[in-house]
Amino acid sequence: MKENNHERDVYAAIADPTRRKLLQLLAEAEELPLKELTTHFSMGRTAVSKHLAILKEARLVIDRKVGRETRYRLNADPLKEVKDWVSFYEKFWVDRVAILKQLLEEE
Amino acid sequence: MKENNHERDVYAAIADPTRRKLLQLLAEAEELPLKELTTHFSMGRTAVSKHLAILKEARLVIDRKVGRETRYRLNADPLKEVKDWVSFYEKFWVDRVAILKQLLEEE
DNA sequence: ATTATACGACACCATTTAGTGTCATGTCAA
DNA sequence: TTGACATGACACTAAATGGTGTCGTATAAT
Repeated sequence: MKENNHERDVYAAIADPTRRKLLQLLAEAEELPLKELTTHFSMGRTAVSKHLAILKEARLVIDRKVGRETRYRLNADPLKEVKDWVSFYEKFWVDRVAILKQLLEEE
Repeated sequence: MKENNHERDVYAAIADPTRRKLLQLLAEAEELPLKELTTHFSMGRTAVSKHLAILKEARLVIDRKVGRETRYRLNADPLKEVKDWVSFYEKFWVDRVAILKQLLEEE
């Protein structure tokens, strides 16, 4: 039995600007076929299809066949992991309000 | 005049698990030299140094020379961009509370 | 002064990535 | 039924990535 064990790291999936643009297009349009998505890029259909396959392996995209076309839709859930990860670093961000406060206290 | 125009995409910088671990180590320790950082990995010093260079190009890390060692520290600020980007997709997350509510209404 | 340490810069290599074009298949239209 | 269309699968290629070892140099220790 062939299992779908091709998990893929969500961080690697969003590292590519083409893939981030794909996610954005799908966020705007609910569901889009490959042909339509391809029109927004300067690369060929096959390349876009591969990027979508990578997004699919990261579960960021869900596809379903409708007639002769494959329609893609966004699944943003895996981005929760990124959100959690990056949130940890918020406490290290330069807090400009705190800096300003400190400057005033130094008066 | 040679400019430091080697900007690097923060998304690509955090795509690698080694680099994410480096960020974590620096979050825990304030400032660490390359030698010390290397002990936490199974790869050689040169490889770790390269990863740090990539983090530096993404401004996620700041280095300064102290004697014969180079000490690295975290700069989490560029992660704000990631935070903003991912926040946009929050509205697409499956809201389990809403689903539960809908299920109850279907009763 | 000599030796050991920490590092950056290189040259090098294997693997992965991101793109291409082509072909076979399934579906819709005439 | 014939033909156009949409796609996946595949073979191929150039470039980027992630690692190695070596060498030169600056600093620290003896």
